[in-house]
Amino acid sequence: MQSILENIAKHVALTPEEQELLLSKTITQHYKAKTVILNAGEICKYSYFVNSGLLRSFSINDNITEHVLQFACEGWWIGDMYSLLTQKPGNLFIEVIEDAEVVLLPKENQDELYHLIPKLERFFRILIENSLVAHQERLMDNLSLTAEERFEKFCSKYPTLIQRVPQKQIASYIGVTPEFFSKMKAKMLRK
Amino acid sequence: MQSILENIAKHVALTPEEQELLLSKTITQHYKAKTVILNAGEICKYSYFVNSGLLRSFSINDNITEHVLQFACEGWWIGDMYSLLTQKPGNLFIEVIEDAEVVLLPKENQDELYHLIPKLERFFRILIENSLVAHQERLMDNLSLTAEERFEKFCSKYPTLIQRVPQKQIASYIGVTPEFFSKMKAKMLRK
DNA sequence: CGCGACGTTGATTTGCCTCAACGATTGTGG
DNA sequence: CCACAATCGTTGAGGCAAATCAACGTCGCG
Repeated sequence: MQSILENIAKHVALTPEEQELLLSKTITQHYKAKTVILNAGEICKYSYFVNSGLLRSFSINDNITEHVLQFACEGWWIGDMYSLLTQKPGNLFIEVIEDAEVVLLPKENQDELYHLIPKLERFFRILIENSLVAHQERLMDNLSLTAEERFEKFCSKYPTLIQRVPQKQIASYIGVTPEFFSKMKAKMLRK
Repeated sequence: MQSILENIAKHVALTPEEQELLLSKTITQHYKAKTVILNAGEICKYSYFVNSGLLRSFSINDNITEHVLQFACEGWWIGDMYSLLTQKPGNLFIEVIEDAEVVLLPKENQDELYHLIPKLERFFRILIENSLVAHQERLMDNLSLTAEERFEKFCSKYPTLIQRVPQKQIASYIGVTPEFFSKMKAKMLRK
């Protein structure tokens, strides 16, 4: 398990006192699989860091179709960025896929920490920069690659997730229907 | 025209000395339309702020198909985030659509300024946060909306761009071929 | 003027979706 | 501990949105 302190240490070096301070501003929670920890229409009050387990964020269209924005397993951050920033109701759900231990960093504490420990402002800047690059790449992939190619890329990028995530959610992340994904997979295996 | 200082003032307050310092770290350039200021395969050395005119970033697939990632007119930032961060060759082109005045902020100066003026770290964090939210929304739109809906959203979001950008580039941003875009537009006008 | 990029339109194809039916697995209450 | 429902993945038939290919008119520009 990768702790939040180890995660932060990848980009900035905190003193023991700063580490203490940071942890004192967080809340550690345990959630069972299938728990929905954020609903669309609600205001996102926390940044979530995953200690263990697996979560996902997604939206729902026409009350039917889900679209997965992100998976987050150990060592990843997740949240509804839009709602977190604006403190307005978002349209993302966040759901637990596997029983999880999650560190919650309340937004007001995060803002406060930016002042108390400027290095954390750097840390989150870098975190978000990387996230932006990843989203830009995924956007371009959706415009230029076929479903098969996107799936192959997903496999090489997140090999561990393939066994852990229901197939229909991978299909949703890739951007195809579960039915088409099933056929596509069968076709790819035949080669 | 919105200056870089006005743009920054939207989120953080710089002293006159800090403003002076910042400007001393930038280079102002004038480019003619059709100039390619960054090629795929090159390392992106600057963040670009657009004083006037219009630019775009895009990639090319199979030596043929262009995909527009971003348009940037007065008051917008543009660059190849991936290449800028990693200082490795990127796969984005940046091209001038309309004659432009552009402020170049070299990467090493930007990193230096983060230390000299921590408020700038906050500014760029906020800038990138907003960019991330926009990219997440566009990604989800591409997964859930039809081409018509994406075009309507583009129109309401960037009304001024519609007259300024060649139609085939809007098609590319939306994620359809120029031919299909033309037919779709005609069909929408008929209503 | 003549070339090259752009936008339009039509005919055809295709990647992916929709709907529907069916086994396998899971889990839940009696 | 079983029965039943619910969810999941699979497969097939048919349909549609968008791509491809090709031809043509227009405009800006050297």
